[in-house]
Amino acid sequence: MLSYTEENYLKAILHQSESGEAVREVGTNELALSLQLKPASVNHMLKRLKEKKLILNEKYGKIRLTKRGRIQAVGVVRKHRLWETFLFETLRFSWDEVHEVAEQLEHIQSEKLISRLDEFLNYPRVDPHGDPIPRPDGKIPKVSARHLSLIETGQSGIVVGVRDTSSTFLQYLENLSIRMGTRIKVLNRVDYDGSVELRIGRRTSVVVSEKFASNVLIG
Amino acid sequence: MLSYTEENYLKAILHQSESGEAVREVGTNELALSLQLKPASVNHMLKRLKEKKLILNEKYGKIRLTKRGRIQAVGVVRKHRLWETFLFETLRFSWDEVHEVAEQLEHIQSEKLISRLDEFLNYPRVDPHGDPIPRPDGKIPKVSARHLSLIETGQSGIVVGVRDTSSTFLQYLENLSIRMGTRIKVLNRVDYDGSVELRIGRRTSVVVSEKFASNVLIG
DNA sequence: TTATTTTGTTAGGTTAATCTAACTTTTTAT
DNA sequence: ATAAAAAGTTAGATTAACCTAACAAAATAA
Ligand SMILES: [Mn+2]
Ligand SMILES: [Mn+2]
Ligand SMILES: [Mn+2]
Ligand SMILES: [Mn+2]
Repeated sequence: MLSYTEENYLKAILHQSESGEAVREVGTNELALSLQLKPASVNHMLKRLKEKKLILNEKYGKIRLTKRGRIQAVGVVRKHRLWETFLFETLRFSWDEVHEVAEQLEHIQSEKLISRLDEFLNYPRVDPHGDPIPRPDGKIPKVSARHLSLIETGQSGIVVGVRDTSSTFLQYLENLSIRMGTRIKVLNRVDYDGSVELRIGRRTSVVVSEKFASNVLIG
Repeated sequence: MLSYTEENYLKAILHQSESGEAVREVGTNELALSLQLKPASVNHMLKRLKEKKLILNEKYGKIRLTKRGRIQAVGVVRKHRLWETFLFETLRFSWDEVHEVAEQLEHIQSEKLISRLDEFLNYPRVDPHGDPIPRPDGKIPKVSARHLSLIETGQSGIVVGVRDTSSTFLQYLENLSIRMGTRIKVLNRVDYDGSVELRIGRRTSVVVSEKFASNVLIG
């Protein structure tokens, strides 16, 4: 059985190595940054994870999850996203509140709890941020979606997710009345810096940065 | 903010000191036994709890919760019992499965989570074992109930709780088809050892020990 | 290709929470 | 009133997870 801490490391490795499209290799410093720890601490833990055959890592080399490690990590992500869905759907938490609590709940150890929760929620495919919820067998459903920053001028679509879960971002969305299912049309794009002008629902237009647009998923 | 471990100690002190009717004082060894730890470990932690003004304890003396300590302990019990109710009512866990998982869930830190859970469950007054769920202000509703072992011969009543939450006990209940709300009539009592003959629901009679009977609450 | 920067490792410490073994104080029984 | 038993304490170790500071290797730039 893995400790709370080990689970957090594995999840961080998974997220770093599978963020974006391709499968990247992860380094000690990078991991330390994402876990808000010092490289020395991470280095120490990596040894333990290697001994437990959860990761592959040669001295001065990059980190990869073993099959076993990936299964564990995906399991934590599954729990995290199911709990987020529960908090959002059942307990009516707002979009930007679910993550912090799910960060704790994801470590509860009970197979039955998770399978019953999944059943209770009616086997959701995505969490409140639009991220896919891994199945019990570890398969992660494909969620087809494009970044808002890549939608052509004049086209529109429905918000199906976000790529940033920080509360500043989510609160900004809230202020703009953008949520899951909101229809957005790209009215215009500024070549200079990639800013885009949007119509949100049927409201008047707003301009947002490319950074912002690249964190909104349209499906 | 208290650690997982500190919360478990406070809860154990609360349970030991307020088990049964009167308010008893608790000792180091007793506490060690109930937490499945060694007295030396408990002794060490008691110092920290005292420093944090959560308990009162003089050298070689007994342990009592301070006001602050009791509030914390009751808070943990509230969370434990709300989660047990959730597992039982919402996720259809069985009577004897809820405790173990609630033991973990009780440590999740989020005021909002608990108040929303309470609301979702429609403000239950008792948990699946018939134990009262403390209110947010720390008040514990009185649940009027008598031990089955004290019911007079010929009388009957409804099961409203249990005093033992071990899984051997709860599984025995399950086997006897005794659950919350079951009607039980005391048909006969053996003077020699306090064993009682019961009719459970409208089924034929069974004989149970006094020990067993003293752990079933009739209201 | 050498110097600089970035990345990763090692050594040595700290804190929380546990343990065993030895000791002291208090309580209970004779 | 003493001896034995029970209850509680202390000392010293261990383990997981973190830290800082110093160092070594690898990657990058001049
Ligand atoms: Mn976490
Ligand atoms: Mn999410
Ligand atoms: Mn617990
Ligand atoms: Mn209970």
